Amino acid sequence: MPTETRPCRSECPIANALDIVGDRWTLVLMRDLMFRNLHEYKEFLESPEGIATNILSARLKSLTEDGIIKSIPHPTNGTKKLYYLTEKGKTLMPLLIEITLWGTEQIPNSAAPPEVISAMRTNRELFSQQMLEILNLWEEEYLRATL
Amino acid sequence: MPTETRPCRSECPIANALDIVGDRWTLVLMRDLMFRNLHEYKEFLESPEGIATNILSARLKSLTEDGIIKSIPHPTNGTKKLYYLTEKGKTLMPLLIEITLWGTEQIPNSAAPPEVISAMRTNRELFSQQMLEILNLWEEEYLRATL
DNA sequence: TTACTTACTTGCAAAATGCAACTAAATTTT
DNA sequence: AAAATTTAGTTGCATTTTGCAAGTAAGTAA
Repeated sequence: MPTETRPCRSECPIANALDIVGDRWTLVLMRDLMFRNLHEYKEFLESPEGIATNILSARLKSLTEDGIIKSIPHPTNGTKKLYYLTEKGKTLMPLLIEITLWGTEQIPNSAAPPEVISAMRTNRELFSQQMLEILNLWEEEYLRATL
Repeated sequence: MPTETRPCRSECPIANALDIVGDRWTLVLMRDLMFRNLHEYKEFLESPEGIATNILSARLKSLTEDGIIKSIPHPTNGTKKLYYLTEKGKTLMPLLIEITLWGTEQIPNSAAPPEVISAMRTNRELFSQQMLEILNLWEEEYLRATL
């Protein structure tokens, strides 16, 4: 997982990608940001997987350093921060879709909204575009609601 | 990553998938099996990322337990084993394609054969099908060559 | 002013990783 | 047939990462 200075294991795009997202928690956070409209530290903590506070803190930090997410101060509550995907972070959408489909199809106890899975499977590219549009709407709504 | 008894963090397909492939090494091994036609312990060791022997051994074991790969005795050399993807393992192809494209597009020093990347990007589904066919040819060739 | 919430950090035990050395079985060389 | 080599691991050990509980500092609410 993400360390201070990344040694660069090879020029392989897969190995390089895994140095950013290759651990058990990073893509779970991406899921919360992409599909669950979560933006606050506490919300991530409350996700069913139960990430520990130190791991969450470390991941938010390294993902910020890698340009995948960014944080802004909460507009009305100075104790809070709001975390958002950057444009670079949003480019992970197709990867999240693939891993969701793989988990759903290959791991027995996996459960996800059938209509979402169905839409993903029918047309990944279309689903990705639509989800990114929804993401933009969510961002505006969330900020408006929190003002 | 893969532990003896997996506690099941949630029903989320993403979290479940990450309990199998969510570490820095598993998908590097998948790359060697899917795109580089490697089948032997020693060949994996020689990949440029430099996996340690104990990690390789542990991953081969847990991937076998998870039904992603299988091993057969080498047909002419009793000291060797040959590792192959199972049908379940081959279903990871679309995920490998996505992560390859993401790494190539988003991580500066990543390098991969441009014609491969181009073919992937043009039509992921077609590339996947063709790659799986090549995989079948490779399997036959490899076995024939080693006899 | 006191209590509470939020976003962390710290301490510590357990697990995973990385490296080097070792081993057991099969194969090749002499 | 004995010795050396190759292969696929295992073991030991230091370092790093994870996971849990507790603590903290700043801002907010009562």
